[in-house]
Amino acid sequence: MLDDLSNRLFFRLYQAANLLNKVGTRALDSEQVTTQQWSILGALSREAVPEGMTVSELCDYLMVSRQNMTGLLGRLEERGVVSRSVDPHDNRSRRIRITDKGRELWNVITPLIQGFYEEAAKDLSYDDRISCVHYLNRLLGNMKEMDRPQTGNEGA
Amino acid sequence: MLDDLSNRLFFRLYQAANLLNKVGTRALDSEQVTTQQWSILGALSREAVPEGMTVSELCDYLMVSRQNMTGLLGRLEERGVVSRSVDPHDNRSRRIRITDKGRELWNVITPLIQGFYEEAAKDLSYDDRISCVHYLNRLLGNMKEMDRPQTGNEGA
DNA sequence: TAATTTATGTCAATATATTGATTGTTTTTT
DNA sequence: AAAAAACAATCAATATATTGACATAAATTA
Repeated sequence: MLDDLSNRLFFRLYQAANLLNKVGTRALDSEQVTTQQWSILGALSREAVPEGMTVSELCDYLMVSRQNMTGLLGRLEERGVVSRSVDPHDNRSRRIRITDKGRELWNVITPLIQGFYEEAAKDLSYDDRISCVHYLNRLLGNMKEMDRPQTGNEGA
Repeated sequence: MLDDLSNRLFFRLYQAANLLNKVGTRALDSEQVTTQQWSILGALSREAVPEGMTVSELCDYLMVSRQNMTGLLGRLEERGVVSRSVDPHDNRSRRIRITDKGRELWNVITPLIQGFYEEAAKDLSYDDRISCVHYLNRLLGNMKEMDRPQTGNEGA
């Protein structure tokens, strides 16, 4: 028998995830940008990374697989909003940067994203949001531990 | 400029969603069942629906599109764990039921799911879980409203 | 230095998820 | 009853996401 409360918790998380992608992507429909693409542009447009990021760094940051990132970056590069170049310090790595065109796009979608945030979290106070982030962090931390066997890192 | 707290909130939700699918599916790797498939089996195995559910009912319940559900059900039917039959009251509808084989599978994966729940939410108290569900419900409700234009239901 | 291991990224195959278009079936309108 | 509208499910095309297999480059070991 399944614990009802836990089941509801993860079921809600599952549903919220589905809706976030659906409604979020629709909010940026006019610019043909998905939530995944916006998360990448957001990561690359940060002042903390003026030299861009490697594929691996992006994967760690956004918690998606390298293989998935390859495809996402391919579509974004084809569109001309990010660029790939070999890292001068490590020929294995590729430095991913946001282009001028990408920065223009980011400036266009930022207010749309902000509007989505405000509507989707409209009845959550500042403290509510803090609490919610806190709970998600705990779930996230636990699942991250489960992602790799914590006894050593070379796996079974 | 994006509101930092809101951005973190939805970013965490986005990451938690990614990890839920990844780690959850891995927890049921031995039975080759994904989180999506387990959500369908869970819905169909409830005592509240002894006659199964229609595709549309499943979509409303799990908040995914009909087109997606068609594919999911196709794979589950091929595997023999659910059955499709024409609804006697409405020839347009299909009644989806869990089969005996599906129920066996459900009994096998239930403890695995329970184990996943316990580990992923291990440091959340009963009250924590209640609060977390509450916040997710609010976000979910808002996004559901955004999903369809709330001024009437025939859309633009 | 040479061989092994590790790290980085990509390609291929499969499952999930969306929107748009299509086929039947039922309901509503006339 | 006939025509029009709405509804249920599926098919096709595309984006996302995973694991597994692979090629190349760097770091480690011998």
